[in-house]
Parts: sequence; structure tokens; C-alpha cells
Amino acid sequence: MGISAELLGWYDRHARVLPWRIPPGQGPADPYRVWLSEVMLQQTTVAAVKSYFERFTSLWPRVEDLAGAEDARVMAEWAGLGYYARARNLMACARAVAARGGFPRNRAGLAELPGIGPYTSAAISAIAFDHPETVVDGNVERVVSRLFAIETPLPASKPQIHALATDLTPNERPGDHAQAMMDLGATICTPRNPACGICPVSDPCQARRLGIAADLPRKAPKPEKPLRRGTVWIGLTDSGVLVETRPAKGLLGGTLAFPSTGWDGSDLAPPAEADWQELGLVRHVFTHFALDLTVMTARLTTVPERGRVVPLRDFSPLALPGLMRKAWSLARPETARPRSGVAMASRSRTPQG
DNA sequence: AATACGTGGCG
DNA sequence: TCGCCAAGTAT
Repeated sequence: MGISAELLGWYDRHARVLPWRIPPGQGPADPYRVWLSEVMLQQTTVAAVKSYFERFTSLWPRVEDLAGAEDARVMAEWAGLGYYARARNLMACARAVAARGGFPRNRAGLAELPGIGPYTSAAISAIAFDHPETVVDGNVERVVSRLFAIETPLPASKPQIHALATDLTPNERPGDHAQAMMDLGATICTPRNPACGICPVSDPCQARRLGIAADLPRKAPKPEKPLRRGTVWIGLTDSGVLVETRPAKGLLGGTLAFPSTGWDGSDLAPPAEADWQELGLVRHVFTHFALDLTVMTARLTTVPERGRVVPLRDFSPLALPGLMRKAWSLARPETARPRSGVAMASRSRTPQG
């Protein structure tokens, strides 16, 4: 079918310039950089990833360098990107790859590594090794849903989408084809207001013909997000601040944080006896719940029962996940500046209870 | 097969 | 203001 030729021609002319990408026809790409970028891009926008990718590859140019890095250092550099299991799997994967002397050069071998699932294994295989694997991400699901006017809502339509995407995958330049599909979804076949007028494959697109492109893909309704509440304690000494490393599993697992309660209403005592004062409220929206976090602060006069005091000189709020940065900005707004190049959103508000 | 898992930008 | 969405994976 003509889709592949049209798509690749468009990609040759319009491929986005990205830090991890080799321009079309100039491959092959470095599997380390492909892997790192693909993991960072899981459920994360290109704009958010760029500066993190530059930073990681500057600090750790090869997978062996990353494999030799300390956990806390990697977690600090990942802070703010979200989905912190990715960072933990990143380290485990880097060490496994370094130990075996390089990345597996096929999809099945890649898929055995931590943090590499169906999408990422196919993407690395296609982009770094030019294997004709079918790469299906959210962009491709949308593009295919529209090309074939699939009315079945996601996620039920996933098997059908994957089968059709497989039919579209060419044996020539499969890596460029995969990137072209994703670029098309990101720049033209967008979720809202798709630019069908300049789309290279509008001619064979069934949704376009039917006038329902913007309505696809249909999606199953999402469950409501409950509102949860919690408390965080920011304990200060003359020159230090009380922090702890969160347990490796669960929400914000393995990140640096201020001691807090759970988010399920579970009562937990403050980490130290002190004259705790309420600073305000931080609202944060996670994937599956919203959180109203009460921020407490105190001058520490007793030895804390939890956590450790780190010198303020060695403390950067940039090493904290976003939620904890918001809390910190209430305690020490003058030191809570955004990471350059990464919009750290607005200043924290204090929503009314 | 559902559910857990972050964050920021956009309309 | 608010819901949607972003190059998904693990369990």
C-alpha cells in the first residue's frame, strides 16, 4: 500500500530534530541513547525529556558509565521526571547490559531487561538495529485508529490496532517508519484538531473520509480520582534539613523526601518532637488520585526518630520529586527555583479546604 | 486484566 | 479551573 512510501517521504522532509535522533538515512543510532530516550519518553512529553536526556548523556555518555553511578545520584538526576520505577529499572538495566557486554540485539532479548516492555523493546530493535518490529505507542494507536476508522474504544481495540500496525510495517527502513508514525501522531494526527489538510496519508485515511478523525480513537471512560489527604514535616536545624529516602516500592519509591504520613488517611506521628507549625496546603494531582498535603515545619531541638539531617549546603530541592518541591517552596520559597529549561509550573498555591 | 505509578502543558 | 494527554511497564 502507498502509506509507507508517503509516510517515509514525509519523514525525510519533516523529521523532527531531537537530541536522541539520528536524521533519516544517517543511522545507525546508538542503542544506549535510543534506550535512554525511550525510557524517559514513556508517558512523558518530548519537551519534558529533552533537558534530562542532555544531562544524563553528559554525565554518563555510555551505558557502562551509568551502570557505575550511585543509586542516590541517579535518583536525584531523575527527580521531577516522574514514574520513579523507571529510574530504578534504568539502573538495574544498565548494570545488566554492562555485565553482558552490550545491549541484546533482538526484541526478545531486550524485553527481558527491567523497564523494557513491548513498546520499548520494539522501538530499540527497530530504531537502533533496523529490525522490522512493529512499534505501537499512543501516537500509533491514534494514527491507526483513524486510518482504519476503528470505532471500538481503547483499550479493547488494542489487539486490532496492533495487527493493522503490523501490516503497515515495512521491511525497508522499519526504524524510520516507526519514528515517522510517532512524529505524524505528535505533529499532525494530534489528539485534538488533527491537521488533516497537510497530512501525507489523508488520502487513504478512512476517518478523514468519514469526517470523524477528531473523534477517534474512542476511549473507555476513566474512573474518578479520589481526593486524599496527608501531612509532610519539614524539620530544620540551624544549617540542615530533615529528609529520608522513601521505600523502594510504591508511590515516589526510592526518592528523596521529607517525612510524611501515608496518603490514605493513615495516622503517622511526626518524625521528631518539636513545635510544629502549619505552613499551608499543597495540592498535587497524581495519575490515580489527587492529594491535599498539609505542610508542617519546625525548628528541630531533639534527635529525630525518622530520617536524617543533611546540611542545607548539600541540599538541593531539585533532587526532590515534584510534590516535595512544592512543599519545600512553602518553607523556603527563596531557594525553590525551577530547573533551568524545565518549566516547574506555577508556584504552589494554598487551595481552600 | 485491572490497577499503580508523576508531572506539566494545553484547550 | 479542570480534564485530557504524553514515545508504557510491572504486577
